Amino acid sequence: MNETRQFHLLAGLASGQDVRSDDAIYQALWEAIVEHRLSPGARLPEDALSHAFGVSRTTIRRVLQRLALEQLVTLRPNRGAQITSPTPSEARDVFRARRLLENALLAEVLPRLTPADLKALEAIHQRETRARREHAIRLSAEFHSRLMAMADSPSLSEALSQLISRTSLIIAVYGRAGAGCPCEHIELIDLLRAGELAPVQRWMNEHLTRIEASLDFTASGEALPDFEHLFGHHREQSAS
Amino acid sequence: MNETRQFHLLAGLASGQDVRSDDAIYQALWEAIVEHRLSPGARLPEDALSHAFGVSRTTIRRVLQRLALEQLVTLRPNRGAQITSPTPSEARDVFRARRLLENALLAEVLPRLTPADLKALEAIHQRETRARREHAIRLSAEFHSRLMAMADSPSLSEALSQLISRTSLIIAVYGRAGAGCPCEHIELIDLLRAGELAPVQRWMNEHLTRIEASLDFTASGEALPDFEHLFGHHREQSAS
DNA sequence: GTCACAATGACTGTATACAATCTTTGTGCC
DNA sequence: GGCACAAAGATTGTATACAGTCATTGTGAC
Repeated sequence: MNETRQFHLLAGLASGQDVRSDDAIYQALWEAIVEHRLSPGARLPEDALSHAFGVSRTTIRRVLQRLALEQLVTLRPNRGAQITSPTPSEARDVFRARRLLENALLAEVLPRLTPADLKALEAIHQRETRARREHAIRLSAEFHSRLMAMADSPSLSEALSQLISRTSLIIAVYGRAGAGCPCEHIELIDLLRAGELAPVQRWMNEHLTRIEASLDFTASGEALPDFEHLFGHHREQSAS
Repeated sequence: MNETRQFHLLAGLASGQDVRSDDAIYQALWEAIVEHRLSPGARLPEDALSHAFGVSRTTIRRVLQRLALEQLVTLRPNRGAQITSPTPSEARDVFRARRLLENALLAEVLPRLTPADLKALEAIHQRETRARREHAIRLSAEFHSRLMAMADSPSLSEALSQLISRTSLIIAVYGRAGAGCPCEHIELIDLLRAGELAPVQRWMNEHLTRIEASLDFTASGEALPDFEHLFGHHREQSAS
């Protein structure tokens, strides 16, 4: 537990580089990002964070670097950190990578799946359906992570967990309102129980493709709000 | 080029979190690790490194954290950094993950492969056969990375590059002298040129399995040199 | 009114100082 | 001689200071 290789939070067995307060801060930021309480493009000034968490900039900096390595945060020299705003091509890459990885992992998961595993997935699904929107997003991520962790391959679980977190960012930027359907996962649980690989893989492919298809890449990922569009009518009022 | 998401060195397109001196230091350490000039278990005191590179501990610390996130370095609280010494189960995990990932990626690589790509692979192979042992190790890593980068999936290339670097650590700990056979890759190039997926995948599976099979996990990965065994005879001499 | 340019302020980049912790070495007792 | 305990040294953990850079705002000329 106090061992010290770095693991991703979703990958379970979490243990940051130290057991110090880094992890708490990392987790707080991670959840805020994944639950869309911090939107892509949002700036993360070190001073503000260090004050908020009651630690020095040194510690904040370390956490930000970790988030940057996981592509959740973007660091630009002399311009600080902000929540990553994935480009359309990055978004497509993440979905393609997920389809590849999750399909490959399902073949490993299925033979290892125990009744207890299925129970755990059902429990997450239960919470998922009950939770409010923000938490549902995080729980959906947790569902996929836990499922794939059952392949018992820490290194691939870690890689996939990062892709799953990034998916949350992608949805924050390009997702449309009526997109998320948290109730879908129950179908997968039934297919897993049946134990046939091909249908499970087909379902997963379609599941991910469906989410990707629901995205709207025409939205320009502007950093600044479009004041011209928001307050343009004030000009008319003043002019008249 | 001055954009700022974090990428792994092998994954190409390298651009550290900044374009500052971090990258040079990171690369120097990375190469020293992959080329076995720094052995697993070797300690990496911040003071010594900061002096060697002519920067402050702050910078060294950042680089070490990055290496730790990639599992090349292990950080233990209050006990500093050392080159990661993979456990046997971690080693097996890395090989399993590589088989899975590389097989999945080959299916993406093959249809995209251009004559120029094949030329690039041949060039690496040429250097591989000519190079001395240390460089051959790095070039072998580069060969796999470059090949898999042709799948045109940055996120998966990144994940795989980390697995490939870790493989180098595993070989450093558990590899036996007459194991590496750098000339094998030419076979793969021929198969790639033929363009049939199944034989390529079978070859890759066997290639990785062969390397894994050549490892000797009975060796105890001791941190300290075994002085008892090295200098035990001195005791006898003194006693007599 | 628009543009170019300068000044201001906010923030990051790096180094350094001090406190905390661990490892090693040294001492005394059994 | 072996063990427990204490002191010294070395190394890391954290905070802070100062310099450097960028973004913004303000001023003036055209």
